[in-house]
Amino acid sequence: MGVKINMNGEKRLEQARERVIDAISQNMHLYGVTESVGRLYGALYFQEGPMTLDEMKEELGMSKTSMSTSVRNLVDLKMVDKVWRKGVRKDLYQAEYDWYQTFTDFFTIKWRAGVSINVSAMEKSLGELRLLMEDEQVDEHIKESAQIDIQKITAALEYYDWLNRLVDSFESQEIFKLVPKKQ
Amino acid sequence: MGVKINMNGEKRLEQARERVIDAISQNMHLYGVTESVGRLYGALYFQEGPMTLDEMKEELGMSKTSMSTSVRNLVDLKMVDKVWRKGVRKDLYQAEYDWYQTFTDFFTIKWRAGVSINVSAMEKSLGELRLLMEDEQVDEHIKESAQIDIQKITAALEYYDWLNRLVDSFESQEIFKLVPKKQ
DNA sequence: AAATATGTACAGAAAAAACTGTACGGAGTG
DNA sequence: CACTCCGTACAGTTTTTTCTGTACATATTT
Repeated sequence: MGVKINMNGEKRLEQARERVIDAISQNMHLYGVTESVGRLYGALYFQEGPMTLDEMKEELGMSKTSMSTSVRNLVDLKMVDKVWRKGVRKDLYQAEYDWYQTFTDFFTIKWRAGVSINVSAMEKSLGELRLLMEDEQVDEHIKESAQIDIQKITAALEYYDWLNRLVDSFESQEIFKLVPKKQ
Repeated sequence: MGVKINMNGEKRLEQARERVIDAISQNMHLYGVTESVGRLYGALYFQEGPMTLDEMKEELGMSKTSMSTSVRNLVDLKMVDKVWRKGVRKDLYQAEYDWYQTFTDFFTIKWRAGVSINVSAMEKSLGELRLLMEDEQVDEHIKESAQIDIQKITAALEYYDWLNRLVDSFESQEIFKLVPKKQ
């Protein structure tokens, strides 16, 4: 019995998909998303039509609990939508196919969160440092350091303002004026 | 003995810094950088002048080995530079203060890496799928699936081309035309 | 050349994160 | 209402990552 020269078409299709799914999940991993979650997104991306938790579990060979938390993760990132089908009782999930949108949502969510954490901390500290500057009991060379810190924080706040405006340009799609979708 | 009403200026300064450092490291954590590495960056950011590994170790209360790997991490991300001072034998490291630049470098590094992983995987799979389409021995309904995959991958490649051009606009500073540094 | 500093590779320990199975609440069905 | 089905909270296990201490290679000083 000779070796089968022409691999079965189904297997070839499967392999081609698998390679891309691996790359996608590796890529998402760079952005702080678990590899499993990335693979799940990949599976949903190539799936024709939405999937149930049980199908995901089957497809990835993982527990249903994991599928539940992973898919919730993806929904939070707006990379996957919960969809509804008449007569289907189970929850159905479908990949978001528009990667421009996905990109925008992903970074909007991440960056806005980051900005908000930092800005509030910095404003609070900035207030304290200004008070310190006005306090006559505080040592002069401490004030010098505080003054330097104030400048650093002020510069950082300017940067965060910029980042916020950058996110705005993503959300408003203005970014596509500068960098259009098709070359 | 009453409670000390006016906290010592040094301590107040320290606290104001600490809060900001925490926020910075939390923020960096969102981008997949360890919290320790984030704190190290924060320490370097507020430090006046560059630091040695031993000073970092002292400041963060961690092992020198950790400082060595963490700071290398930051250097790779171009968030910290190794600097040289006449007469100083130890390696000196200094935070990059320009956050616009830091942002640009960070995402350029990450995104270019991601794009490259994905594009090569997708091109390879695309080639295989096209071969599969031309193969007469392959079942018709497999071909239908392959055709759909080809479309999905093609769309994804277009997106990656866009992402590459977006990174270009960061590197060339053109992004600042659309979203200027100061409002 | 010997002695002293300095940074990092590496292996093992500690900590954190991911994953699973069970249990349970709530929604839908008969 | 009883029964079934579905998704997820939670505790415990497994896996991965981070951190440390020792050992060593390289560079500098004596």
